Amino acid sequence: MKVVTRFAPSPTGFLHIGGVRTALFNWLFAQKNGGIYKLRVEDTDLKRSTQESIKKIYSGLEWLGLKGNDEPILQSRNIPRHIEVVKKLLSEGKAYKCYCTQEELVKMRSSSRAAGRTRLYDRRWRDKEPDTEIEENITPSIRIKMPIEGKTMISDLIQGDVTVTNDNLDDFVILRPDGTPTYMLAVVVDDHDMDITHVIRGDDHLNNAFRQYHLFDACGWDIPYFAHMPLIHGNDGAKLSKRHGALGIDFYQDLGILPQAMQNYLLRLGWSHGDDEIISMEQAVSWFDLESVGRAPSRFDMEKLNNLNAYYIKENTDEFLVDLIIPRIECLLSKTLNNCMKKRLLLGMPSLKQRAKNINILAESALFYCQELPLGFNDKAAKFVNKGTIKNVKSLGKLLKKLDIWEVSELETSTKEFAISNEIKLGEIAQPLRVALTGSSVSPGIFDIMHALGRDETLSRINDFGNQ
RNA sequence: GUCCCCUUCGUCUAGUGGCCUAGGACAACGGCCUCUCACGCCGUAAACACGGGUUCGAGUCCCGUAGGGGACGCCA
Repeated sequence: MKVVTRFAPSPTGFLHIGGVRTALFNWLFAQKNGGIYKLRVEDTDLKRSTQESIKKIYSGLEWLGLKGNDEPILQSRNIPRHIEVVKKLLSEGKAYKCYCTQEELVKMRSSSRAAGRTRLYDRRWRDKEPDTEIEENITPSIRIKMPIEGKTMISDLIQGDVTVTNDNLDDFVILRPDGTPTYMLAVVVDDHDMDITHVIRGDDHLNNAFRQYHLFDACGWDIPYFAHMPLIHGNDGAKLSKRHGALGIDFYQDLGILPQAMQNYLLRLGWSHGDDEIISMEQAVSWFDLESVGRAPSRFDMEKLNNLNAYYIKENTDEFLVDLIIPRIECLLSKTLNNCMKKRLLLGMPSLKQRAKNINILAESALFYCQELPLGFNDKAAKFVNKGTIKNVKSLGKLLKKLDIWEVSELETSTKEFAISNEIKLGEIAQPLRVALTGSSVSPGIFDIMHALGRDETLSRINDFGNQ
């Protein structure tokens, strides 16, 4: 059997973390089994689906390499086919017309609920034809006949065997009075037509699986394997909502989270391979399995994502990171960077990247390499500016000016010798120098900075120290 | 309310009846390193929801209770 999985988001909002993880697991499962992963946009809710949403889904998935190889399928294109299936079901007596009004349904639901039933529709039109003129003038919806007796069991690949008594299953609507198919019908038809073998999705769909099971059956089609993965919750344990973390995936992209970090984080959220934490996509493909997906919901933890991101920042090449921060710096400084500045960034990157947990912070911490004199400084830095420190920094400058070789070790040796001969601690010259060089009291090591900045710029900055 | 699912450190998790005086990771705390901040390294604290069984033996199996989540649309 050729494995075929799919990710089927609805374009009615943003693509959030939970959706991305579902996509990731589908992709991984397909890769692992030498199968195919498909993307289907469920845009049948014409009122709520937006073009912008579709675009965001595409760009978010693309960012993480989860867009799939085939052209995405738009569910709305298949509506004629959905209707055809409904007609067939109707002609075979497996579905029927329901002439209920909205008011009737509302009443029915509240009374059923009051009576403590899960099934809310009373099947009143299951074996009935309209017999009054008023009823005949109502355009009916089409409902599917669910079995009345017995039980249904689904052998879910994550949840295990789950059984429900059929009396709890509603005869749900498959075609609206306006002739549009409902989600429940469209999913089943499309999953069949797309040859989907494994339906991997959030467990908010677990209940739907029973309904879909019988719809597949009524159509005479094979039932795919189901795998329902637990949902991701917010930091407070409640459902992921806009209030806490259910932001669009583009938010994390803008923040400067690396795709590798996001993939690794999401992979480990709900899935594990022993004690392994750092897992490349390549390894994930060979290790991934549905058996190791946990059954309990998990909470989204920004701290852990940050930690992973910091790790992958350190892993990436300096060139790659410089390319990422250039546009951000240009935006912050409202100017175009020249080659000299870009060169400083590249030289400074090894020490810069040890300190950043996301690309935005990395860009901010690199700002001083691209600023021109005079450098302003903040309150904390200002504490290191006084007559004594200015004098010290300037005399160090004179000493450094004589250096033939402008390398980290030479700079360090000279500076340390300067401290010794002036009978001060290294820190007493290092901090003021840092301020002179960066305008800040916090930065990478000063020798790395002087090296990256280059002789001329270093000496200019020292020379300018105290002139502000 | 009804149906379904879940329950190991604060968080993500390892654990498939004896290897568990419960392991790892993030976060927290302490230390080392040190020119600041980080990184790195070392260490500390921190959990089997509760109650019954089954068994020579239970985090692991069964039942119940409590708590949490999801679903109950002519939304997807």
